Formats: sequence, C-alpha cells, structure tokens
Amino acid sequence: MRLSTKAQYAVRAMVSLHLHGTGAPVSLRDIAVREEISLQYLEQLFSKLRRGGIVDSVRGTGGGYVLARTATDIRVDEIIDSVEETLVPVSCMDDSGRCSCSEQCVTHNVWQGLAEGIRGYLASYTLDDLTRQAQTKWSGPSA
Amino acid sequence: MRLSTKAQYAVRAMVSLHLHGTGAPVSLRDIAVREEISLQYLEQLFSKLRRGGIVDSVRGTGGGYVLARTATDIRVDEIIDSVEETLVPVSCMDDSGRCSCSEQCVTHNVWQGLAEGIRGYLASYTLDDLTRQAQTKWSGPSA
DNA sequence: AAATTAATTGACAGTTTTACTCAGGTATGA
DNA sequence: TCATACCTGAGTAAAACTGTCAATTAATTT
Ligand code: FES
Ligand code: FES
Repeated sequence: MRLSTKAQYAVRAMVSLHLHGTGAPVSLRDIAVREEISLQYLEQLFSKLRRGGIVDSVRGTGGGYVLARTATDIRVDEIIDSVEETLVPVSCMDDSGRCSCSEQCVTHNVWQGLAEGIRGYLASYTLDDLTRQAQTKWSGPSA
Repeated sequence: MRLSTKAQYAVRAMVSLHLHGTGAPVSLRDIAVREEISLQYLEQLFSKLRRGGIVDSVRGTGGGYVLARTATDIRVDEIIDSVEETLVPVSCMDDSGRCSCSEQCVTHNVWQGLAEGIRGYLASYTLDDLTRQAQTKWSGPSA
C-alpha cells in the first residue's frame, strides 16, 4: 500500500513553495531545481493543485505560484486529493465510506475504519505544521 | 493509495477459512467456490500464508489448511505482511520507520506517523474480531 | 499397490497503472 | 517584441498487478 510518488512530490513541492516564498510568486523552475523534480512533471502537478484550489497562479515574467490560502488552512489530505490520489484503501468503497456490499461483507468494517483513520490523520496535518517542523529541524534540536 | 486485491483476498479467504472450519482442514477448493476466487490464485496466496506462519497445511485426501494459531491471536496486519504487501506508504522508509533521509527531510514525520497509524490500526484487529462481526451481521441486527 | 485428492512450486502472460517526457500554446511584464 | 513562465493534452517506456498453466510431491482411500 504505497502512496504514489506523485502525491509525495506534491507535498514536498508545496512545502518548498511555502518555505521559500516571501509573498512574491515562486516559479516552478526554482522548485524544480531545489527539489530535483522535473519541471514538466511539476507543471502537471501544479495544474491540478490550482484546480484543487490549493494554489493560485501568476503568469508572465516574475510569475509563478502562491498559496491560495494561508498555510495553517491547507491540510495535507487536500493536497493529495488535488493530485487525484485516492486515500480509500479498497476500490469498492467511495470517499464517504459507502460500498456496493451494503455493509454485508465481513471486511467492510476494517476497511472503512482504516479509510477513516488515514483520512483523519492526514487532515490533522497542515502545510504550516510541516514547514515549522522543517525550520526547527534545520535550526537545531530546539524542539 | 490502494491495498492490492491480493491483500484483500487474503483477508477474506482467512475469514472464510475460520468461519467454515470445524477443526478439520478446509480445502482451497471450498474457499474458492465460496469466495469466488480462482483456485490457482488461492494456492499462491496460501503458500505465502503458510510460510508466514498463519496457517498449517495438511496434504492428501481430506487435507487442506487449518489456522496455525487461535483466531484471537492472528492479527490482520500479519495476514497482509504474509502475502508481502507493505504497509509503509513511502518506499524510502523501512518497516521500523527508519529512512535514508536520517529524519532531515521535511515530510519524514508525516509519513512515519501515517505508517504507525496504519500498522497500529490493523494490528488491533484480529481474525476473530472479523468473524464475530460477520456472524452477528448474518444473524440480524442484534448488535 | 493403485488411484485419488490436494498441497506445492515456478514460470509466464495479459492488463493496468505509474511516472514521466514532448510538443506545442497562451498570458504577462520589461 | 522578446523573454518569461504558466498551461494543456498526448504519448510512451517501465513497472506492478492479477491471474493462469503445467508439473510435482505427499498423503489417504480403495
Ligand atoms: S464489498 Fe467493499 S467493503 Fe464490502
Ligand atoms: S526521505 Fe523518506 S521520509 Fe525523508
């Protein structure tokens, strides 16, 4: 049960965007260099992040991307949703935990509980949580 | 982030084995018919479940498989481990949560926490929990 | 002993998903 | 008008997944 690299890259890229952003737009080229992700792959990712309402784009010279909301208001599960990776561990179940089996199958409860656990955990993490950890980490063992 | 059908089938097959077992070995043919899983695919799965110490095999006429331990002592995470599906959501991290990044990467904590959550949840479920739910379910809404 | 049942093994192929790349186009600021 | 940077959709190679096939070994029943 692996998260796709797409989802992992999306989270890393968002951290990078927030961490190195001074309010001015950050270009994908910068992120690509810093995180060693191909520029063209990033374009694909950010196109979805924009449609997901996570970031806003600024075109033209000096353009790039900025957060669409404050970092304390962007949850990790939203980022993953935006790049279209499901967080439900079984294909028979939709996002709200409903399943074709009408709860009659023996394994329904495990999978539903697992789905809720994963969703809940990732929803408790904000982009700001991630970046603050990064900063305290780089400034030494102050935490 | 999907669990493979291999893992899902393994869990279902184990429930079937326990639920319809009277102590005597249950043949894969029975499980195959009941759960509508191909016999040959089941063979592949149970070969791994045996190596994982979850079931014991009995060869010859009247043979089949039996639980290697009591159902209250078989955890769902063990079943999934046996069929060789990882429960760690990122490839850079091993089962004990150690990672090549030496905890310096910004996303380490999220993934490690997620891994622990998934493992912990599935370890709290035993095979017996699953089958008891199935029985109360089939006997009506008594729960 | 012979026949039958059933586990056991390893190889193999079809399909799907992933993880990208490529080739263009469009909007903006200098 | 030129450089920058976002934007889009198509295409592709590799990997993973899902399952099948063939052949063997071991135990039991007749
Ligand atoms: S068939 Fe999906 S949980 Fe029951
Ligand atoms: S590189 Fe794996 S969590 Fe840091």
